[in-house]
Amino acid sequence: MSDPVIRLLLADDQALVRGALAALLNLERDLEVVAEVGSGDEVLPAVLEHRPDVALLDVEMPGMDGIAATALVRAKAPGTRVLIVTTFGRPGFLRRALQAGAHGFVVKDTPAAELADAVRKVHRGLRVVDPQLATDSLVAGESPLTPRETEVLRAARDGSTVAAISKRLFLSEGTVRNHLSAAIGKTGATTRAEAVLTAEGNGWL
Amino acid sequence: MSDPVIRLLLADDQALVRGALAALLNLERDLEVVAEVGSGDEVLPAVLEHRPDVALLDVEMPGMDGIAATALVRAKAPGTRVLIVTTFGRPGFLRRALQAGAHGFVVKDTPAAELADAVRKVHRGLRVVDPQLATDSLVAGESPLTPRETEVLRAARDGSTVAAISKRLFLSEGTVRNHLSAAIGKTGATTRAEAVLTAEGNGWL
DNA sequence: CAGCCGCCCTGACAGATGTCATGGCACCGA
DNA sequence: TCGGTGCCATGACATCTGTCAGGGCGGCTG
Repeated sequence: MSDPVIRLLLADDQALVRGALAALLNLERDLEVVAEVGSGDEVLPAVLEHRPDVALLDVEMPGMDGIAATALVRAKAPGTRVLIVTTFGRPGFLRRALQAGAHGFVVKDTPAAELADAVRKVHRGLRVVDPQLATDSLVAGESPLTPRETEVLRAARDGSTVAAISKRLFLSEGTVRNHLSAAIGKTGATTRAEAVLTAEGNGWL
Repeated sequence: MSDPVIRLLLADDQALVRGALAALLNLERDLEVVAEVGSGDEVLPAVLEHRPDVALLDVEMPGMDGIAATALVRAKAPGTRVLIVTTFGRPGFLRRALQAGAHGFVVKDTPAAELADAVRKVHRGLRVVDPQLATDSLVAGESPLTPRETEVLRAARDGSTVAAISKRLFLSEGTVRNHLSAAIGKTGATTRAEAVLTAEGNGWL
């Protein structure tokens, strides 16, 4: 054993939740929160400065999201392991997080008592993944949408019209409609709005 | 002073957040979490059993939402004060929470250190309201949508077609279209989907 | 009570949306 | 090299959507 205390970094945009998690984890003898940040962009600088053993990252954050931050941490600070702690158990998030090099993935529905254990396991080099979510991820699979389709569907999220989307992406209206139609078909939806919802639910956007 | 210790109930659907908040609040000498629940429906029974001084309720919960739970607690257990602790600073939420009899309203962006103070203030009978949110609430104002319009717009949230909505609500398609059109106009939107987004953002649904 | 106002309901019509058939282009294996 | 495959792009056409004008009903006020 190198150091008896596991040093942690916490990243979550909600200050209250962040502070509460810090309080929870600091209760444990062998855990110590050494840094807290509120946006994805601050993660890497803080990691480089404090060199924590484990970084707990939320996925939804202002600036860079937790997945991108994970990849960056893995590349620039390989000594720090990453545990994703997120609100939404979107299947796609899990897959992308693992691909980005995350060591663990925990949703905020899990009992508070298990978090410390998850941290310890990740620190020991084990993978921690919510089992329910793992099966969902297999079921949902990778995104069936092509790059263009995702782009167009993402542009349709705010309820824009075809005309607006086509201008924003420099495409013909017919093309936009076609991509949307394809996305609707692949998501098993009937409407653009429905397609957006299921795609978001699967973490495909 | 009656009792030196303020007894608390925590209601939040995310177990991890709930447990973390409990840890945070239990650090304070004069605060004690005596009950935790994970859904709106469990709030009233737990309040009646434990008779906490202050109940901290989330708005987004399975079953009954935090606003409805607030009204119920105020009616059936007037000795318990209610502090809403929520993720989303939707202007409409604040207004509705206060109308339901909540004593305080805190968003999860606020620093963790302030939560304990908010609890103490609420316990002393003071109102605690996020100032930023209060002004937003005044700007956004009450929902301009009529009951029928809200109902139809709510039914359109999942991306249903007019035909589906009309069947679900036993209305003519023309009527549904008309209500949607009115909602679109009142929200300043151009599309049904856009109207849904802004209405949700203001807490009108 | 008459008039007015707001809400609800409905059908008709122009414009936006989703589907389909078609073609160009790059990449890959035979 | 050539056929096959997948992605992107586009226009035409049927369908759906949003707007508008209109009528019925209940409550409020002068």
